[in-house]
Amino acid sequence: MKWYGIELKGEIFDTMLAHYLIEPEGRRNMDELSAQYLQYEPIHIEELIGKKGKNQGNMRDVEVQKMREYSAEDADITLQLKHKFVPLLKEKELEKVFNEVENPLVQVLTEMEYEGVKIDMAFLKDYSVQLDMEAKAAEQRVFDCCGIRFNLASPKQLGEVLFERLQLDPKARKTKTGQYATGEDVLVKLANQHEVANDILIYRELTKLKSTYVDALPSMINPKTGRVHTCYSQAVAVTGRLSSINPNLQNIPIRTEKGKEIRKAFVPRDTNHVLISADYSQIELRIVAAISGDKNMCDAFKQNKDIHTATAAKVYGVAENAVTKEMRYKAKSVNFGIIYGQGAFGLADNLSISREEAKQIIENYKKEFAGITKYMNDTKNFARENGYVKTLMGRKRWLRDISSSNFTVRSFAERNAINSPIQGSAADMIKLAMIKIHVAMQKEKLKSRMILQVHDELVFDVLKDEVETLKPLIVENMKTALPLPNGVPVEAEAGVGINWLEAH
DNA sequence: ATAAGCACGC
DNA sequence: GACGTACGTGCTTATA
Repeated sequence: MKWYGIELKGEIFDTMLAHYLIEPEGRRNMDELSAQYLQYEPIHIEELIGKKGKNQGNMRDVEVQKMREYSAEDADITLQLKHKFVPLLKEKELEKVFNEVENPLVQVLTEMEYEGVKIDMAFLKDYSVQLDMEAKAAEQRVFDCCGIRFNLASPKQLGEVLFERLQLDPKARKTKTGQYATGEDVLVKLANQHEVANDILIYRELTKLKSTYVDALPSMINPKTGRVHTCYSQAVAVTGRLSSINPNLQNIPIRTEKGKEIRKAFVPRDTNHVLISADYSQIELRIVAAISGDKNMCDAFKQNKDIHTATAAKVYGVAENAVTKEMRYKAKSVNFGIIYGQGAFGLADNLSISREEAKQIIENYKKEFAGITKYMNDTKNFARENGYVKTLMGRKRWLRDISSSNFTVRSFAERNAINSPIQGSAADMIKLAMIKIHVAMQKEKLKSRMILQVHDELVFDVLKDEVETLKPLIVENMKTALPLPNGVPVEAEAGVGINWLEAH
């Protein structure tokens, strides 16, 4: 666990983590941290170990080992920092989340990173060739259409071709730097009018897949283990989620057909193993229901209803069997917007409906789900009075802008106030589940391993003989890791397959 | 090196 | 009346 995660008296006390919980908006590196709390001269350990430049491999045990070479002095600093942080964690009421969630999770993550995941390199190499051909074809069609060759990967050049040479939109939107905007939303609108936009979108999708995933992943395979070893950060995302880098395995494509192919390259270690993927169902909305206590939403979950259909029925005032696809789709978007604190304008834009219709939908929603509105107001008031909001496990997010006189700045803080307890409590829950599952797997002496976490999903590399034991163990622990208030049930499902796509 | 624009996930 | 959906990582281009 990085260099500062040195074992002390049989436990791991991560000083960075402790500091992060205390001041999540004041992230620092260890040099500054020790200097600040201990009034030491910063020791610039990263230069000492030559961590500048590419950080290949990324296995915590390798890092820890490198660190141990310098550990006499460092351990002393870490121990002193521990003495500084223990009373601070108590004073700020963060002992629970630190002792029950973050600290025990360190070991789980260390083993997941060490374990890594097997990648089917041959599959990706073949796929790379295919994507390259298709991308080149799309690129050629764009050039033919525009009557000029240019660098299609350059948004600047593309904007000039589309809006100056071809004059596709006289009132084309510009970015804050004065370039023409050529993002997906712009191109989709343009696609009705000119087929070139479609080919650009195809080109963008294919080159994204190729450069970020299909070509990158094989190059990240550790030569010693033959697997990729991501690095999870516990002290980066302000809400308490994990983040993943080198490679980021939390943003592997799934939405499009060509994208989800990439998941076929994530495979078990050998033919005696399979992958199990287990994920929470609608976890963030369940948490909204539970912490707001809204009667209608809690009831919908208790009765195991499809939440978007139930929402649509309430908002449109019809029976659930009279809910159309259109109505469900709009209700789904409203639910999504609730989680992020979206207003009527955003909803209208998102659904391409009139602001009048959006306003009506939101009014109905507020009436039918009065508890949600109350939660939002209560949360904003709590944040204004206390300067922070907190999750079910007591994780805090400080919101220094919550009383800003600047509308934009304050609104942003208010959306954070609403969203953070939801996203953060979901993070608490899956982290607790990971710890419980890890402990149970150790106790049963299972040979299978937890290998990935993607916010509401866990992936395991599983010995075939252990599938029947492990599957219920995973699901049961996920469901019970953090019981929700107001009797809102938690649901989790698991799938088995010979690759990640099949298991999911 | 760093910023901008874009696109992938939940 | 403003603003205009939360949290991340990483690619390529363009500029310094």
